[in-house]
Amino acid sequence: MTQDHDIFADLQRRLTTGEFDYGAKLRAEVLRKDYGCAASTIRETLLRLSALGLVEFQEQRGFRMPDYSLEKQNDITEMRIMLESEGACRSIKSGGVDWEARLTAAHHKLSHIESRMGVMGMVEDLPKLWSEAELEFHQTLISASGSQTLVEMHLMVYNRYRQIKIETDKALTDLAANVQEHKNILDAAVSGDTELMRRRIYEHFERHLSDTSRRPEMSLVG
Amino acid sequence: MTQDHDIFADLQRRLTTGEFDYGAKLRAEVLRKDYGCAASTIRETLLRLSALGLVEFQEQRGFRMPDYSLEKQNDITEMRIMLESEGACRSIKSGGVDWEARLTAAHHKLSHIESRMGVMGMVEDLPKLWSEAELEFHQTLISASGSQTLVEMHLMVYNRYRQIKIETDKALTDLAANVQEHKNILDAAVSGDTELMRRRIYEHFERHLSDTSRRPEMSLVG
DNA sequence: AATTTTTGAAATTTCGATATTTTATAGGAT
DNA sequence: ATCCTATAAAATATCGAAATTTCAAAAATT
Repeated sequence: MTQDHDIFADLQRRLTTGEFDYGAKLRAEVLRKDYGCAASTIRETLLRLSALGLVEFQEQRGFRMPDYSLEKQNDITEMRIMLESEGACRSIKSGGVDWEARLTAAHHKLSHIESRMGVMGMVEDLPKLWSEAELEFHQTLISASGSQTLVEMHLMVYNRYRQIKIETDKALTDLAANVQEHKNILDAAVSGDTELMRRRIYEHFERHLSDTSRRPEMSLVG
Repeated sequence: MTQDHDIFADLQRRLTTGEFDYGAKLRAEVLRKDYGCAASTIRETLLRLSALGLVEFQEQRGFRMPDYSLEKQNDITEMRIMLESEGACRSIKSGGVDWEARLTAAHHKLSHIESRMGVMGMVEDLPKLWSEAELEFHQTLISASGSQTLVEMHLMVYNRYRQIKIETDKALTDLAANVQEHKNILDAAVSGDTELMRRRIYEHFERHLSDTSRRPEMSLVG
């Protein structure tokens, strides 16, 4: 495994767990000390992370952690609603039993971790496990959409969402609601009702939208 | 201006004008000779282009021009329809006269170039001018959507669309239809009718979808 | 004959140093 | 005092070479 691979993974984690302040400069010369490598190796990693939107790159003025704003949070949340609704509805239409089975499995894993979190809190490597399982659930949701591009765009938006919702995620508020919402989404998938699915996805994100934000009402795939 | 900046722009052009075969390997060591720079400078540029999806990067196995497939073309086209419809409808809702004016201006430029193309063919720097004007028109269309993320995603998809539709674009077939479609989109914008806008955008792309492809029917913003 | 292992060339990644550009500060002019 | 200019320090971009990994062809094994 390449050095860059590990650094990439670790920096991605740090960028989505609040280790850097919003807007903070990310200097290759500084970060290299954390990994014992050359500054140009870090530079390359940062360039790759900026492809995901986790790092902002500007010519001749280096790299930064993106800054936070409420508008941005709304924007990213709306985009997630749009992409996941679209992807989930397409999946319902063409996914079949295989997709339902995979989604059920992903939900089972996630659900198991979420209930342990309820009991034990954010101890050990639960945050990491939860993080992986939550991503997998949402990715599985749209995985039968038949659109590679949609899946890619979703991953980018998902990462940005994680990055901008760091604070709220750390607090364990809404855990119970969250668990129920994931269950509701799974149920909608099994029911095959696309309109229900859209509602359930909207409800999952609703509380992260401020009220100036628009609500997506209709579907793209009928 | 940095060296990388120019190389970036030039390689972007080459990647969207058919200079490389689909799936062709892009070797830094080879490309560096075209620009008289070090291989690592090219590497950096390719990394940045892969952020746009114009280059595929795989760890330890370098860079490639993406391959072509009909499914991919459909996928990318559908995604453009989705993002542009959504963006244009949001723009209608919150753009106002200012947006309409900017769109009219962008259309005027594009229209002027398109009619010159009809007369003179793809001579001089007409392809470059058309390319710029067409992008600007479509970007203006969604520019009042209020969503930075949507605009960014759209740019990525737009670039990929250009890359995968190289052949058809070179041929000047459908020029007349294209001109009319842009006009129709402008009219829909001015009319303020979001459903009309969706239809017009769909019609603009319809002929680039094979019939296995799904048609987006409903709107996300009411 | 088919499969696995070795091996060397080619390609990719990493490095540390140098060149260029930006940013901050101080000095000088209006 | 405000604005412009020069200069030094810091940060970024570029380089070419060295280290590592992949790829494919030849050799060895089953």
